[in-house]
Amino acid sequence: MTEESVHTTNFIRNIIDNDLQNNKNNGKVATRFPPEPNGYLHIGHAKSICINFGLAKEYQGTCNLRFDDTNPAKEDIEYVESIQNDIKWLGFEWSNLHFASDYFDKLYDYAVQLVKSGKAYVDSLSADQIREYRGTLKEAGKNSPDRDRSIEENLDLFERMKNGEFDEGTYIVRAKIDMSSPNINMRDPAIYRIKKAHHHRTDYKWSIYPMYDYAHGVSDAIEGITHSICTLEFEDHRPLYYWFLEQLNITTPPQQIEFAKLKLDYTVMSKRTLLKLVQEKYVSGWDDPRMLTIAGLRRRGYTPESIRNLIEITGVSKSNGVVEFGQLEYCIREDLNKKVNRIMGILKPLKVVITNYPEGKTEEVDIDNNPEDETAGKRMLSFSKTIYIEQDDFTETPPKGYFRLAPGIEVRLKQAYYIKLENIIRDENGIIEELHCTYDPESKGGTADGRKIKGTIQWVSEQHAINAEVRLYSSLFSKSNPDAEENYQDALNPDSLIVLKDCKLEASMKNAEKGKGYQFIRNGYFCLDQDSSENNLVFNRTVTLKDSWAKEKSKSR
RNA sequence: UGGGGUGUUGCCAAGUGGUAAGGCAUCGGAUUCUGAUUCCGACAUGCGUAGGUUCAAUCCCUACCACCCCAGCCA
Repeated sequence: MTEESVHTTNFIRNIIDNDLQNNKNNGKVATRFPPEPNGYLHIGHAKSICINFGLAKEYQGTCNLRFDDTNPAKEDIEYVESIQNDIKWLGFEWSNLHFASDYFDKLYDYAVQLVKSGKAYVDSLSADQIREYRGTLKEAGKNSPDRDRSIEENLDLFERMKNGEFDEGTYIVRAKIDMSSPNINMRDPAIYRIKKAHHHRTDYKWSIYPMYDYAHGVSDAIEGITHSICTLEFEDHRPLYYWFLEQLNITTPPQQIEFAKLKLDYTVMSKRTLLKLVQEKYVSGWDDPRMLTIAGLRRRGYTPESIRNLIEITGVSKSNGVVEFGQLEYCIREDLNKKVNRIMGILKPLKVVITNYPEGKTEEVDIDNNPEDETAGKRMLSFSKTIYIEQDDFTETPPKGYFRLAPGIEVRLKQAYYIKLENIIRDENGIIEELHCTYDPESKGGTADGRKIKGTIQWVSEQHAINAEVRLYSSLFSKSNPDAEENYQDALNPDSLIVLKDCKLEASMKNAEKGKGYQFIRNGYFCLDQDSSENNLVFNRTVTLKDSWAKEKSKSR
């Protein structure tokens, strides 16, 4: 059973199934993903990507990548590159790569056609005046004095706008629809504005640029898109989308379908806020592992599969919901659990000397790379007299139900020996420096007579260990709905990044590979960070393991 | 009565005139050399509210309520 075949249905699939049954569009499905190259893609975009590319794949159709680059003031080549990179990383391929700017000539010709047929006019009202004339949500607008300008004059002015004869803001081309429409989008919306900016693809060729509402539908039609899928806020634009295509005599227009954006609690999704986080240095960049950008998630250690799965299991609908962050964590744990090797890693080391173990002796024990994957094989681990264990795996005062190392509680060192506490060594301030333990030589490999040892803990041999820096992340925000705060800074979690400098890892981790995940046994999933170097290994914690003991403890508190 | 949407369990989400899928979370229990994983079991007499139609309504009708979106020469 493949990942794709276990989905539940949703309203878009129902629409397509129905279209196919009626042989609409000759049984073709053609979608597109239309990002504006003005920022990095985030997990919300991933939903749109999965829907559009996913549907095309499911129905043996096509999905184009089309950059909606109609506003040169905001767009940049850096973003067109990162966007392509992220889509590929997510595991999708576009059928064709397009830019709305490739259609500028056609778009202009179509606009001339609208002017010629009296469906558009050149307005000399200022932006402020246009706003006044537009009316309000409850009151109708009124016609611009220029609404009845002659076609000849409109044509002449439009031409001269194109030729760069006028300053920005002096003229604008508007569709002639209905200033009293209850739908504000139909009150003579702008279709071309003067903008004398450098465009990343057309350079300075144009001094006018089409508006989204006009360019988008026409671009869809040019590409033969059958299902134009967008988010809910464009529902009000749908009549306008069809109006343009109708005026241009496009008889089989794409169908616009709107779905609810992905929202996750404890996060922000708006590009505006993400950009602020970057600019105001609350994060290290667009790819900070705490950012829910695709780049950030990738650096954090999330896999494409886990992100695709999140989108699949949370579904597609028209109701505005908020998905719990735990759902995302479930997806990444589920994926990494079956794919990733287990290694010994100690985050907060506590030195343990095994007093009855021979001085200078080293022996090898074997361990499964991944018990969930029989093909993953085994490897050897070095054991010796002095080891590190996790500080959290020892306590002098064990609470009820505790079965880690403590006075009177014997534990198993995973794959090695049973040990029990003999002595606690402290410094002059009474702080624990190290533990003296004894081991049972009969328990090599982790088994001996019939004794029931409940606790098994990870360890690493002092002389064989390597040092590493580990970055522990938690949610960037401490408020479940940061957008509800007046100021997003008020919702920031001061402990979203904790850096541990003296972590001890098993020796094999000096060969850790970037882009690969590891389970540090009992600690969570980690990956090598790009900041890592040979002399300073740096790991990111992708996600913790589920920890029912921690839950138990917090309950009793 | 400005227009457009949405309301199904803590969260996401199918469903449809015939008596509420699934996933996450949660809670039990089993297995376990990761208090992980895995496995079993529990988890909406109820589908925003109130009426109505019907043998039968979450699904149809009416009214109401709540929430989201829209007044960029942004997308």
